[in-house]
Amino acid sequence: MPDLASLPPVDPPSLADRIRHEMEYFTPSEKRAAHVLLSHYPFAGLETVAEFAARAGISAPSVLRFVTRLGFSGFPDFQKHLREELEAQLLSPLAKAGPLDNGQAAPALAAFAEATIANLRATVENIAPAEFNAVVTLLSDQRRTIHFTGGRFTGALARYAESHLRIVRSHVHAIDSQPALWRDRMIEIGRKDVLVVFDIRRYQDDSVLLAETAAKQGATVVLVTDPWLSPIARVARHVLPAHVTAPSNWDSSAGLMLLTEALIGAVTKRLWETAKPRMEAVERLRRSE
Amino acid sequence: MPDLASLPPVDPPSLADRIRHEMEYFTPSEKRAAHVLLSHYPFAGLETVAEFAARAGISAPSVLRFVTRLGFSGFPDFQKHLREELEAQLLSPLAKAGPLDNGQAAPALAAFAEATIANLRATVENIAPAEFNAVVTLLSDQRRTIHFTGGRFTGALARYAESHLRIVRSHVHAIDSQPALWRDRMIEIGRKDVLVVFDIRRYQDDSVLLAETAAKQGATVVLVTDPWLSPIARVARHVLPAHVTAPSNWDSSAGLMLLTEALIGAVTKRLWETAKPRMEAVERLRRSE
DNA sequence: ATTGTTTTGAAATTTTTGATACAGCTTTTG
DNA sequence: CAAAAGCTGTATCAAAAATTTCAAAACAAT
Repeated sequence: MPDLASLPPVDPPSLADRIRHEMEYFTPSEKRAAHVLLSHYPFAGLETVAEFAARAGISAPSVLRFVTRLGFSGFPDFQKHLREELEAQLLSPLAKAGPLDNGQAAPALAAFAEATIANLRATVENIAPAEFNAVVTLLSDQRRTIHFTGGRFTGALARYAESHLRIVRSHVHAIDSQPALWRDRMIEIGRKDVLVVFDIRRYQDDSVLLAETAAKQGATVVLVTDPWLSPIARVARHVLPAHVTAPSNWDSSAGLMLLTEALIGAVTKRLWETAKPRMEAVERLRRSE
Repeated sequence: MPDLASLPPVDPPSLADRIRHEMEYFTPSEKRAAHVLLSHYPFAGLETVAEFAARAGISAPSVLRFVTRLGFSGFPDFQKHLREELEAQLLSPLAKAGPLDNGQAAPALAAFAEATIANLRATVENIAPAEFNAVVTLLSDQRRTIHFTGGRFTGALARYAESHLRIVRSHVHAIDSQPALWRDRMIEIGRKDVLVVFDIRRYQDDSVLLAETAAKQGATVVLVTDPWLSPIARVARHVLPAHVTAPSNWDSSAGLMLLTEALIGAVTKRLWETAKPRMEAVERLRRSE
């Protein structure tokens, strides 16, 4: 298997290129279709057959023959290709935005960083401000008890969040997602509790069960997940999706980390009056150990 | 009155913006639809109702109710709007690749993201490629035993690294940095072992002691730290510094996360021959649970 | 001109798609 | 705790879309 990252960065020939090259072999009707498509590429092709035909001044069957001749099995197939091509084209400029490197950095690391940065941008742009703020408010409510949990991989993020927030305020816990370990804890979770779950694809049954149970008992569930949304979204009051695709066999959690840190930072700021003495006390304890 | 044409080229608020702002008023199902649409904007909306519904994990009628609520007369009307918006955006002088979309995102989150991205760039540029590659090689050596550890906050990163690498290869462990818990472990650590320590400022005495002890016994120490370098650097064979400053009362670990994920990704690629069957086995176990 | 070939569109057909009614369930409210 | 309001999915239906059929028109070659 060739290393994807090492392939030359050549854009695949778009359908438009092919059409231009084959133009000479088209029948007159097909040429009209081709010209209309190329002049509004690719949007003319995203309408219905009838609209496309009308725009080109030809009949629907001629349009169908045109796309068939291009090698598609039917009009929907043709449209699917256009959508995918458009999506790829629209996303790639982002990745190319600012080539990091000057040849210095390790290529694997540079590529990873580029992808991660693109993820962070996409993540920020897809978060609803109200949603983010609502979660900050929730986590800043000192009357509530906060629980963090995650799956096999994301459990580390839960722990990361907990290790910070527990210093800012009290009533903060991390829950291991193994059922055996949370079954007994569960009885005390109720209406005043907030459960923050980290769950990305290969959504973990344990986490889903945990969240569902908590929700059933009246807890407010906050979900931090990927754009495909963990099934927990069903019971979650608030959902914060982060992009996770990376040039690796693993998903990247950097976006989740960003959200976590931004949340913690915002809560710390909001609770600063009470957080400051707490943080100082912790510091004092550390030194006198 | 100013000439309309001379007004600043402000993009009309896209549908995506509106959705982000109205998110809080949506029903749970509508939120799922909204999140899926935003995370693949606008392509998720260009498919059929059924496909969109399946992608969002809701029913077709819920999708219809969603678009109706957005003010469209029906699904085709909605799609038409998406196409037109897309076309306008694509034709306009290439849209914003620059600073993150300000007005939309939660300001705290956007600021945090900007700082994090700057950190990642700075981190990548300050890593010596040879150093990075050497660590990859080290972690890919199946004859060695790998231990991950970290402090109060960075311990989560150690656990994150371990949870991935343990699937790729064997002889991978996480060590809690509390001395009581590693004292006994320490006796088995020797020349063939690799200790990867995460340690950023307020460098933790426990971690320093652990690293020094391991080094004294002949282990190879890899340090992932901040630019001010933990004292562990003196005993470390390899040092990977990451930038950590953020608009928060806390340091950001996103750079450490980037390095961790890049390392794991590179090791996974290098050991792919043996990692693949292991990962498949884990997958199979998960399913049959 | 006449025949054979290719191209084309009107109409019929089939498939897909969007829309609706309704009933079960959850959450909220009094 | 019961009633009301709201939300969501199943089943169904109507509309629209894509596709096929087929005969007429255009064209080319003799």
